[in-house]
Amino acid sequence: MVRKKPTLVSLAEAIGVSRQTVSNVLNNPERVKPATRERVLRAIEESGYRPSAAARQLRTRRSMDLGMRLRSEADGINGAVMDRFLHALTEAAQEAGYRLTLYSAADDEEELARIDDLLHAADLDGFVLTGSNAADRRAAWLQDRGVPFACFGRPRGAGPASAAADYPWVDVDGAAGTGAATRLLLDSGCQAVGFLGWPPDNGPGDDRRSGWLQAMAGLLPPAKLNGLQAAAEDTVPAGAVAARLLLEQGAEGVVCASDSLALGAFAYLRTALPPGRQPAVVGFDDTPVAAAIGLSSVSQPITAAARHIMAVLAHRLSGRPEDQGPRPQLVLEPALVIRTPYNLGGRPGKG
Amino acid sequence: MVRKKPTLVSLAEAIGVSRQTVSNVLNNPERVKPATRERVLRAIEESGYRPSAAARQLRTRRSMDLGMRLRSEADGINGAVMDRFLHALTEAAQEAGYRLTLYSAADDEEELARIDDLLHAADLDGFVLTGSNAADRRAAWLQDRGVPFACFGRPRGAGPASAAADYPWVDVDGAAGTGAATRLLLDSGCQAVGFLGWPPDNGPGDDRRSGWLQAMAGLLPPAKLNGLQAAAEDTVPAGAVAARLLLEQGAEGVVCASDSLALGAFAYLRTALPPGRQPAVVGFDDTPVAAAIGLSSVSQPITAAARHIMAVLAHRLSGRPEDQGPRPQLVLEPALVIRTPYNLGGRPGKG
DNA sequence: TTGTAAGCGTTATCAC
DNA sequence: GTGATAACGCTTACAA
Repeated sequence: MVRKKPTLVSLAEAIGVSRQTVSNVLNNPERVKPATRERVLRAIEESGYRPSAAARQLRTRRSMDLGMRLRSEADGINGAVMDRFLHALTEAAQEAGYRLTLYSAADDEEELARIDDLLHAADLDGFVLTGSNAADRRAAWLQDRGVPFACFGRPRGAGPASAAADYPWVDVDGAAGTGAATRLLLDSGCQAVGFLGWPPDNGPGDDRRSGWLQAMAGLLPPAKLNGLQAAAEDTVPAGAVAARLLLEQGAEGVVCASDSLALGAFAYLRTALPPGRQPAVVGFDDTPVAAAIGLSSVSQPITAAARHIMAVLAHRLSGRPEDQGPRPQLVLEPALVIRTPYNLGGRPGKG
Repeated sequence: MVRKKPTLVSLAEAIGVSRQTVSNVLNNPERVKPATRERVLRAIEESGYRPSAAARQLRTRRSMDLGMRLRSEADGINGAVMDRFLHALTEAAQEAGYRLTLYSAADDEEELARIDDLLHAADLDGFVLTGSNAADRRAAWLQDRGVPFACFGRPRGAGPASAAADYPWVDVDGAAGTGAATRLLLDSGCQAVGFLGWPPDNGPGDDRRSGWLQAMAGLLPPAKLNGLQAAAEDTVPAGAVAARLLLEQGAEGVVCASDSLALGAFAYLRTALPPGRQPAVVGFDDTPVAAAIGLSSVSQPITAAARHIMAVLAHRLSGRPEDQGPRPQLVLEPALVIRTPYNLGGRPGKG
């Protein structure tokens, strides 16, 4: 036998207080006498009363609902990163008492239209932006309208854009990751560590390359170093092709901008190197693939990033002074996950 | 200069009609004179008016919001499937005018608590369930309360459970997929095709195994067939180990229950087979990994599944008679994606 | 066909 | 500290 869904009123008259004594217990507990408060709380507990989000939203114009675009990254293999981010964000939002609404859009322009919709129709309280790029109109659009948001990924790009970019964002220090990866290979005996990255003018890609360059600076003559970097589109076969180039240039190890590239490089080197010599390859993003084949990889602190983004957003939404909350701009350090390649059976004739 | 957010009232008096003429235009267009309707629609367009979801929800007790749990499948490599499902569902929901809210839960029990919350507090209209298993309480719980929902995955398990399972679900015919995969290998010259699957009593796993068994039935003596099946936990190394077993039993090709297993089998066979002979392995789920290494794989029609689930749910929510809508229970056929393994550089000494 | 009135459940403002 | 009154923006009878 299920009782009818209780409301503030029905609950109030059931225990003989007025409606906003109950409301106060929920929203301004200190205004209500402890004894009464206790009684009300017990009644709430027993009745299973839940405040109506709709009514609350109508009154307060806040929905306790956050929005995020689900991008259809065709890449897939690296999509795992956004997948983990979404997970972490869902949990963080839930813990903070917010709901998370998903939307999709073909491009940034369409995303703005969707945001506009959600803002006006559903009173979303804020948004999480991902994958911001140089020519990103979204941040400016949201700032103009005073819509709370936070970005996963620091603002990139040249010129005045970065000056205006004083909005909240969290990013991962890709350079530190590739730097550590490079040192790992150097320490393990490689002299010439190459870098296998993406074509230039890609924010995160350039960032990752720079970490390698910095770690190698001074160890090899610039001319040599130059030959040790290759760029390829983010696929496994392209990674294999580029790895061949690097090998020809004398690379003894390869730091990669992604696990896709690393998988290609790894597979190529495995067959190209003399039997018994394991390829020295490090990937980026620590995707399941890397774990699957036992590939060392730079692991982004995705969960921490999501939590921080949520914290920043929640603080903003709370209306408390900006300078008292969590740092609105934060660069997190990645971790290097070191693995030994699985021996998936060994080569024939090698025991 | 941004005008203040228009409401039904402000809009109505701006064009000199009553509030619910406007309301009628939106909800019962046929009740309003074409000329007036036109005028109202234009005003809506110009003012950028959007009905308030909160007010509407408060009045109608419908939120136009659907819920789905984001599972934290630790597997990762196969998580890509749910990722694609979520994408497709987000888009389908959006097209149908619904929003999609995400939640997370540690287990089914906690999920029910979350659903209860969302139901009472936020008036969610329906839910999409995934990964239903034999001892699934969730469907019964929702049915008891008359909450609309649809399941991705058919009800499994023995006994009366299946009899009561007359709720909407969509599933993919895994057996058809492995059957096709088996025939692919048979056609390509293999005589003894083995199956590398998961431990028994796993719904989808058993389904996939049965497809292979059916395709092989009669081609080999039962005793021999029995040796050609192996079970392993869903990881790459476990797949490699099991593949070795199958090879020893004389398997010339391997159909796998997942791409993780297939990747392991592929990697093992690649080194174990004589140079020049490509491993005959087929995976399942057509994940990015399979595409990455050029592995044939069974592709589930995820997008179609999501669309159908959305259609079923939308129909239910529309209140139209059950028997006029899309089929509430549907098994979709997977497709076999045939690939040739990339030659990632060839073996040394082989040109 | 259009307008009038009531109410959905909550919070804010103000008296008591 | 507590209780009445008035919105918030919309839909749905019902009356004109």
